[in-house]
Amino acid sequence: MGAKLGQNNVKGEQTKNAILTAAEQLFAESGYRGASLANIAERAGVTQSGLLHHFNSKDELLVAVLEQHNRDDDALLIGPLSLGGADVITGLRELIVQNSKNRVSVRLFAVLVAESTSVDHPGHDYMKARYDRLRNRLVGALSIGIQRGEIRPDADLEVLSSALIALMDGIQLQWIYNAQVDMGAAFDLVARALVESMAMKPAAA
Amino acid sequence: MGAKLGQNNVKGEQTKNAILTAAEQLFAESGYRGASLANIAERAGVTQSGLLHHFNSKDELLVAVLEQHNRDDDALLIGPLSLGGADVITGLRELIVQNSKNRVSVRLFAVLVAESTSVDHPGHDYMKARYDRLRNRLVGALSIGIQRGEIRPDADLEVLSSALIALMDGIQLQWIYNAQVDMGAAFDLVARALVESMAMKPAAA
DNA sequence: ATATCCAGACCGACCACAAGGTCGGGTACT
DNA sequence: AGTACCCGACCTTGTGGTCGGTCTGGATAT
Repeated sequence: MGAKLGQNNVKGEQTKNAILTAAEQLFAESGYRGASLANIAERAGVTQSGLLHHFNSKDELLVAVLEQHNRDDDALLIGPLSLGGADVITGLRELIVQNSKNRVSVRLFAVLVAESTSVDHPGHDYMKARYDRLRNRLVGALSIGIQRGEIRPDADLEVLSSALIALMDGIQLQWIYNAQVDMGAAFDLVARALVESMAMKPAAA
Repeated sequence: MGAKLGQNNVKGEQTKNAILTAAEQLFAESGYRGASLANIAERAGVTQSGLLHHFNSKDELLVAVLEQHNRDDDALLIGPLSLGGADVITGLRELIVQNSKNRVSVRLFAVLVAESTSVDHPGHDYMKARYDRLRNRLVGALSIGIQRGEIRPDADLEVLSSALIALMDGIQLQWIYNAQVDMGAAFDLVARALVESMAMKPAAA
C-alpha cells in the first residue's frame, strides 16, 4: 500500500514523460485507434513491455495524456475567461493564435474529439464532459458581460458559446489539412461581427 | 471483356447497397479504423467473404461510401449555393437543419474528416480536396454578392467561407455528443451577425 | 423444351500478421 | 534485501485478405 513514493522517482518520471510525449504525438497523428503501443514505445525509446510497466493499459495511457492536456488547457483558458464580459470573445482569439504554435496539441484534440464520438471509446466520457465544461465556463464568463451592460440581456449565451466553440473546433480542422488557413483571421471575422451584433442595443425583430 | 452487364444486376446491386448502407453506419459510429469488415458484413447480412466479393478491399469500400455521399452532398449544396450573394449564408442554415435529420450522414463526415487527417489514411486526399472544393464553391457563390452590392467589396471571402464551414463542422460535432445542442440556432446567431457585418458599408477601421 | 454452359453471387476454410496484454526474470539503485 | 525499472518470450484475439469451391439464374444451342 503505502510504498515509498518519494524515492527514485526521477528516472521513472523521465521515461514516463517520454512515453506521454510520444503518445501525445502519435495519438495526434493517427488517433487512439490508429496508434499502437509498439509505435509509441519505440518513439519513447522503450519496449512495449516497458511502456506497460508505467501505464497498465492503452486506455490508461490515453486518460493520462488527456488529463495532462486538461491541466494545460485550463491554464490557457484562465486568461481569456477571466476577462469577463464581451472581452472574452476577443480574448479567445489570442487562445487560437497561441494554439497555432502547438500543432500537436491542436491535432490531438481535433482528432480525439471526433474519434471519441463512439460511446465505447475510452475518451468518450471525457470529451462529452469537456464540451459541457467549456460551454458552462464560457456562459459564465459571458454573463458578466450582461451584468456590465456590454451584452444584450436577451442574448442566448448557451447558443453563443456553442457557436464560438464550434468555430474554434472547425477552423482547427481545416488548419490541420491546410496550414495556409488563417485561424486567427477566420475567428476575428466572426468575433467582430458577433461583438457588434451582441452589443447592447434594442433587441432586433 | 464486354460481358453482359445488363443481366442479373438486380440481386448484386441490392446486396451491394445493403453493404454500402451498413458500411456507412459503422464508419459513422466507429470510424474507418474502428469498424471491421466482419461487423459491416454482418449488419449487411453477408459474410465477410461475400462483402469482399463486391468490394475488393476496405479502402475500396470507404471510397465507395464517400463517393456516394459526395453525390448526395452536391445535390444538397446546389440549393443554397444557387442563391448567390448574401442569401447563401442564410441558405446554408437550411442545409444544417436538413442535416439534423440525417444523423448518420452528419456523423460519418464529422468522424471521417478528423480521422483522415493522417496522411496515410485512405480518405485523406478526398477530405482535403473536399475542403478546397467547398471553400471554392462558397467563395464563388458569395462573390456574386459583391457584384450585386450586397456584400462589402473588401470582404475576405476566403476567410469568410472558412469560418462558415468551420462553424458547420464544429456545431455538428457538439450535436453528435449532445442532441440538445441547437445547430440551427447556433448557425443563425452567427449568420445574422455576419450578414449584418458584411453588408455594404464603409470599411471599418 | 431440354441440355449445356457460364458468369456472377456467395460461402467456408484458411492465412499472415499486428494488436494489446501477461509473465517471469534480470538489473540497478538504495 | 527489497523495490522500482525494464526487457524478452509468449499468448490470445481480431484483422484484412486469399483461395477454392458451390449454387443459381438466365443465355444459347439443339
